[in-house]
Amino acid sequence: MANLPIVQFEKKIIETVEQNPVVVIIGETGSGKSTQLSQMLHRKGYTDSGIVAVTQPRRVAAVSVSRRVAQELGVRLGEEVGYAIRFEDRTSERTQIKYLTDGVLLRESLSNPELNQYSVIILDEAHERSLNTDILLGLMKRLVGSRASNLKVLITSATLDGEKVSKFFSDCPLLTVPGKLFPVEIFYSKERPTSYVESSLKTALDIHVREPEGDVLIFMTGQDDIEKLVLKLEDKVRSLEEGSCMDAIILPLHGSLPPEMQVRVFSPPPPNCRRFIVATNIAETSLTVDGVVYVIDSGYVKQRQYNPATGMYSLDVVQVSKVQANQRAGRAGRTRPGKCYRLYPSRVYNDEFLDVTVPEIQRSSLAGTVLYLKSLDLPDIDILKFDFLDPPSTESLEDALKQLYLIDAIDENGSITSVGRTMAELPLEPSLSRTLIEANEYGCLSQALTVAAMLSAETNLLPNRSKSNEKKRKHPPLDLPDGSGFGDHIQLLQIFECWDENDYDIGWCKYYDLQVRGMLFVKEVRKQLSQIMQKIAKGSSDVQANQSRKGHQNYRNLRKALCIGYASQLAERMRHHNGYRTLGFKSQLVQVHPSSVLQPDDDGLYGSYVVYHELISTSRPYMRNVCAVERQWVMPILDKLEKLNVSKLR
DNA sequence: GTTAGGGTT
Repeated sequence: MANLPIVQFEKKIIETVEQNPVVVIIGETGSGKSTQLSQMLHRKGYTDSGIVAVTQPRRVAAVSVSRRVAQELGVRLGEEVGYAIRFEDRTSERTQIKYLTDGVLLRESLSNPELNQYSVIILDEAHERSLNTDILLGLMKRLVGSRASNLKVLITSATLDGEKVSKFFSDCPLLTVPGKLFPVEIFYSKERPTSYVESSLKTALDIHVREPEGDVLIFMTGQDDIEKLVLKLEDKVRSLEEGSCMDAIILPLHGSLPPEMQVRVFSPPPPNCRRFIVATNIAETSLTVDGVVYVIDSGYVKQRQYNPATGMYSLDVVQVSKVQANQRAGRAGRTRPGKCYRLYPSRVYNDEFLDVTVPEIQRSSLAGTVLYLKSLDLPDIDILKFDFLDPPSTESLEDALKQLYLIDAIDENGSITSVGRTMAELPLEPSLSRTLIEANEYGCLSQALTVAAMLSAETNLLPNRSKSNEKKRKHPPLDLPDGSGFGDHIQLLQIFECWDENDYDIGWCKYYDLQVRGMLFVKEVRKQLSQIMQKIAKGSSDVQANQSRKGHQNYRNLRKALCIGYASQLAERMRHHNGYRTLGFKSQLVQVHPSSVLQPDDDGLYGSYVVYHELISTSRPYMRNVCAVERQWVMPILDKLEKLNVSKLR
């Protein structure tokens, strides 16, 4: 701890904090900011009048950093030093330093807008610009001016955007703390390669043959490319190995890899052996691999974007930002001087790369965010003028307002309704929280809880359909429930009910190729949602997962509740074919996703109306996760849509 | 007739 660079700056940092309500700290990698800032403030006595909070964008970081600080202070985790993440609060009356995810802090500010228990709030890793951090930045700006008791705010960021954050907080002071990285030599390509898989392959082999020992970390965009490159590398390395150079181990690393495969990168290689780790941006911030000396950066990353004009998401391969490229390069300098090979010219880095990653708030649907802000009841708030560091477009905010209006969360004047207030208490997308409230009225809350929980984990449930996995299957695809023809929401419900019938057996999940991690997560979400709904519905007891199964049923009430909740995600079938058009504000032609279990009728046609969970544009525009609904439920929504006047919703 | 970057309440 004593040799962390930040320790020398303690006096300066404390002085600056004493004299200013907000301070921006540029803390480079390895500066020790995450563990030391809170302790400095504690030493100065800031924990006498309240708690020092440190937010993190990720759960694992909140846990691991707090553990470290507890250790350094020689206290038991959960007492003077603790953490709070979803499903787990390890703090006590005695807690003085609290690490928490930014999402948890947002939840807390819902019930206590002044956050009075905190004397200091440190927003760590603000340069990552997560949706939640961006909301917090806006809230902090209001709070430092308005809170009765004294509040200090510290924001840690990266070199390239520190100025901007400082400017946002009325030109507050900006301190730079050096990191503890070894120098990393950067090599640029002469031009962009036609294939970055091939180019990575060539660069990796060059390193293997010419450079001294040290692991190689290669940044690719996704699972597909990773698997391709791993195969090619294995092939080439095998043909090299006839004594000419050291051994090699090649490891893929991405988010959909089972945890036991992910942790393989943490075990050190045998002697005289080089590891090649072929990774997504998971290795940029979430996982740190020791022993890396060489980095190969493709310069690309996959990013999910939302288009408010169409309501459609797409997953695009885009160029990384300068901050990301530097973060990637820095991964080579953790243990000794390293080298970074950028598969693009310096001109591209300088002229084409953005300084900072486009913040998530400008790439997401904002219905949840806007509902959250409305529910805070901030005085004289105009959502369209909320002071964001990087404001989302008016179009995106209006899209959110329209969605909220259609599901009764705000009235025609844009004021939050009592339904909207209840919705904001649920940790769900607005469409699903609206569904729960309606389901409670119709006596099918238990089913809706399951559907909402399943959809909260959806991408982590079903197995990965990559080609290599296809071959690994021990048995042919098994018969999971089929949604009784009504579609994917009903299927998700039925799957969970089966699991419940099998006493939540892990073996059952494995047998059906369902991701165990995902299913356990669903169970926890469902429990949390049940508790909140029981509080809201004052003793409603219809929350048992096994309550509803009574032979054949048509799930009518549940589908009706879904129709109300997804009022802004409705589609009508075209008269003569099986395509649909969305009934939102701008009509889109879309198809039911081929993976859907929705079944056509005897004439081979789908039902006239469906609601969908999301629109995703891949090879074509698709509706993912659809549920058949009835015309008579749709009509009132269409009436409401006609009366809609966006300009009044502001 | 098909998608999977990373997070979070």
